[in-house]
This record gives sequence, structure tokens and C-alpha cells, in this order.
Amino acid sequence: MGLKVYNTLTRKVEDFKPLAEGKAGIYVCGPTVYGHAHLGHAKSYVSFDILVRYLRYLGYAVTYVQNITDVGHLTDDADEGEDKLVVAAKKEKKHPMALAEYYTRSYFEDMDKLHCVRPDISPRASGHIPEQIELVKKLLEKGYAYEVNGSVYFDVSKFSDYGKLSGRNVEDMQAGARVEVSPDKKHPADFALWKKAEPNHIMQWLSPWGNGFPGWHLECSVMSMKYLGKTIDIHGGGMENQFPHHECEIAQSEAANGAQFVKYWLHNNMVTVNGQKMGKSLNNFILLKELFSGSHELLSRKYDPLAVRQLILQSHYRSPIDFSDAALTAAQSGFDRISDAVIALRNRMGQAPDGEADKVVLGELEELTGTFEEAMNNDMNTSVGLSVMFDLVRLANRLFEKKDATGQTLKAVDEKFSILGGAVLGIVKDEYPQTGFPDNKPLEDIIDKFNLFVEIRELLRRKKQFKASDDIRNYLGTAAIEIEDSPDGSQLKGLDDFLKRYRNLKIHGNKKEAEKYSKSIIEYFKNALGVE
RNA sequence: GGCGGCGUAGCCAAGAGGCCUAAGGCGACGGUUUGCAAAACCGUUAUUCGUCGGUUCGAAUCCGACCGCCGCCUCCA
Repeated sequence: MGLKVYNTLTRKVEDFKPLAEGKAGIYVCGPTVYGHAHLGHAKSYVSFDILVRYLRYLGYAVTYVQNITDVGHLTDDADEGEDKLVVAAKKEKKHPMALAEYYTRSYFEDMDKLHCVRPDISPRASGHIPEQIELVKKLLEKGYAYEVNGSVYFDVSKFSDYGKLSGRNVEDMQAGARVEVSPDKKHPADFALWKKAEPNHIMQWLSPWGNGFPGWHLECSVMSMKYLGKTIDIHGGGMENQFPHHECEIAQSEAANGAQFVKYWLHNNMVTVNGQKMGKSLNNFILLKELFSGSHELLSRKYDPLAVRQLILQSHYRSPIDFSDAALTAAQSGFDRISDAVIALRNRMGQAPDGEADKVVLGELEELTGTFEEAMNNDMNTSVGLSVMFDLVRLANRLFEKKDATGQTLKAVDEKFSILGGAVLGIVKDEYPQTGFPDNKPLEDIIDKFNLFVEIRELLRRKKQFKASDDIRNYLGTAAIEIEDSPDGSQLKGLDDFLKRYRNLKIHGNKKEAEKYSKSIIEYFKNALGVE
């Protein structure tokens, strides 16, 4: 059984059969880079990242194209609307292109943290103006478009399939409240292919119809065609883009090419925050950077980017997901549980006794792999896929208890973590840093001191001086550093966080806080040593 | 107004006609382990799936009505 996906076009779950055997071309609507990425971006791009990763796991040669929209769409559909990018650029006093570049980098930074694999091609809309002009010309030639006053519109009445994706028909929508229809349009549903620019419009290009800029659906048609061909296997995007964006893409592409544009349309559902739609006007907009640093008033703490990823994977991509501080905290705990097990597993692998891998364990791993694949094949049921990770955690921890697992057995378990949890789900890391801040020499001293405490405590414990030993643990606890005792020795936990917090305080120049913090450190050093 | 989705334990969330007296996670509680903790392991935590009807030998799953919530139709992922 192979992969099945839900195709919005047919409203059915279908077997995925690519156009070319063993290959898959995927186009996903990328971000408009006029601001930092937010939770909605995370949901969408993690969802399609899973699709790409899983197709690769299945052996497909995937070409993943995701555009960067750096020609801002207009803020409304009427001709008077301003370009989003231009508006933002004015506000930040930057050239729109500088702004686009800045937010493009920010976007990739955030996506890297979420372990979203980079697209094979990230085409910029601004880099494909000639191709867009060509497509407009072609549509004019074929009679699907008309020019009015230096703008070109797509004539929806000429394309009978218009509405086939979103299940709308043009007549019904006329009744709906539509904002200010441009008087240039023959029909309110017609959409712009090319727009005339006013002299003061910063982003404009020369075209056969005068100076202007491309309409906001055009780039996706042009760039997917250029890099993936006239018909592509999969087009993904957020479901709010079904109409009008994707509907218009279909109209343009199919009218121009006379060929089916997309075989499988996949749409992810939306994000809510505390049960409410996330919207700029609603003040519940959470940026990924705020999530990763904990600097949003709705958040009680910062969250590991991969814990956010895990929360997204806990539900289906076609279901809405509600982000709340409680949900994030729960996901973080679960993520830590998996990470801890993998770290322990890798630490023990080298010390484990030699010998063949346990047949029973190998059998269990096979079974779990089957469960995983079955779930993922079913329109990417990541929730069940993730549950397999927890089965692996339990399996690994049980092996540790028995202590007789061979290195080969542990290695087999680690392989599943690495492939299913790492390569496919993207929540298991290749490497877990111990305490790595090589560029923070002074902090290493602090770590040394912490380690000294651990050693002192070991001595005390051996001498059964439990009161003093508990004190040390408590003191360190006030800095959110935990000591975990085990037969193999004691481990410090939370050092990374401690160091990050410490470094952030210094870097961000919050002197008062930094001072308070270092004082508190000195304080418990003193206390623990029992000196004044 | 048009289109669509959802309502499953304290919370999050799979399941989409019999394998369901319903995965998994978080939380809580009990036990094992530990000097005590933590972590881990074992166990408990929904005889029931918004409500009421219907179809069926059989429904969380299909149909209808109702209640509640959410989204899209306008820039948004």
C-alpha cells in the first residue's frame, strides 16, 4: 500500500500516483516577506515539510519548489490598494527589496529551527517578471484576458471551469459583499493579471501595457510552470488560499496551457490561538521568534522550536490546531521525553555489551515501522506516527532497565529514532549538544563550578551527609538547574537554558536583571559552601 | 447571504460501519526503583464518543434535526 492523500479538487482521499514514476514535483505557496513568520506559517510549512520528507522516505525523487513573494500583493482587490511590501517598507524606512531580503532571511532562519527542509528551489516573484509578462501576453492572445487602461484582467466568463477547486460559482458570489469592484472590470469576478502602476509606486516594471506590476496570482502559475512543468503532481497551501488564489492560478495556467495544472491539491487547515482566529487586528498574533524566545505576553515561557513542531504533528494537517500556552507546555514535556530517551540511548550504545541484536526487539521494531508507515500512508496521519515515537521511547527505556541489551540492539532502536523520528518527522536530532557555548569562555568557569558542586555532593552522599547534599541540589534548583542521580553518577540538567538566559541578559543589556541574576548565583554558591 | 469544518476522558488528540468495553501525549493518582528526589518502568484514570431521532444484525463512525464552536468567501499560511 502506498501513500494516499486528500485531494481538495476531488474531495476524496486518493492514491498518490505521480506523473513520472518515482518522481514527485511539489509546489507550495510560500510567504509574502513583509514581516516575520508566525504560527500560521509554522503549521503550513511543517505540514508540507512532512509530505516532502515522507515522499523521500518512500524513495521518490522530490523536487520541492516554494516561492518567495517579494512583489507585495495589494492590500485590497480594488485598484487603489497599496502594496503590502511597500506599506511595510515605508514604515521601516527601507527599500522594499531590502525589506524583502531581510524577512526572507528571517523566514529561513525560523524554518531551519523548525527543521523544515529547505525547498530545492525558492524562486522570487521579482526575479520572474519577464516570464509573468509572457504569460499575460499568451492569455491576451488566446482571448482569456482583456486590457483596460494599462491593466490586464482575466476574463472569468471565458473559463468554464472557474470555481472547480473551491466549489463556488461566480453567480452566487455576486450576492456576497465584495469590496469596491474596480470599474475597469467587465465582471466583478475578473481578476488582475497585470496592474498599471502610478508614478509614485516604487515596485514597477516596464511591460507592453506600460509601467506596472504583476497581479497577485500570477507568480505561482509562472514559477511552478517554469520549474515543474505545465502539469505538476502536488500543489500545497493554506486552505484560505483555495479561493481566490488557487482558483485563479488554475484559471490562468489551464487557460494558457490547455493542460491540467495540478493533479493533487493539498490544503492545510488554520491555526487558532486560545480558540480564536489569529489575526493582526485581534492582537493574538504570535511570531515564531516570540515563541522561541518566550517574549509574548500570552506565553509563560519559551518553547523549543521542535516542541512547536511536535505540537503541530500531534494533530492532522487538515484539522485546525489551537495554540495555547498549556498545549505548548504539554508538547514540550512530550518532546523532552523523546529527546531524553534518544540521548540516553546514544550514550549507552557504546558501553553496551557486544553481541547480536535481540530478535524479539527487531521484531517489535518491524511492527512499529509497519504501524508508522500505515499511518503516514493514510494522508499523513502524523498523530499516529508520533505515537510510534513514544512506543520507541518505552521500548528503549525498558531495555535500559534490563541492562543486558547489546550494542547492536540499541543501535537498531536508534536507527528507528533517527529515520522515522529524525528523517521523516524531523523531531529527533542528529546530535544533541551537551553544553556547548565555546564562544562564552567566562561561562565555562561557571559550568566548572557547577560540576565541582556535583563532585562535592557525590562525596557528601557517599558519607551519607544527605542534608548537605540536598541543600546543594536545592540551591542549584533555584537557578533552574537540576541534578539527577543515577547509579552511573549524577547529571546536571538545564545548563543550556541557564547559559542562554545568562547570555541573553548580558547581550540584551538588561543590566538590572543581569545584576540580580549574578548576585543570586553568588548567593547560592556562598550558601552551598556555608560561607559568609 | 454563499461555501466548508469541528464537537471523543481534567486538557490536547487519533480512530471514519464489526479488530473500539476507543491509540498516543500532557496532567493526576497508586506501585516498583531511590538515602530522599528526579528520571524511568508497571498500573489506574471515557461501558462511551454534543443532544435527540433514524438506517443497520451491528454506529464514535452513515442519514436527519437540533444545540454549541470555528473557519473561508477581504490581505493572511
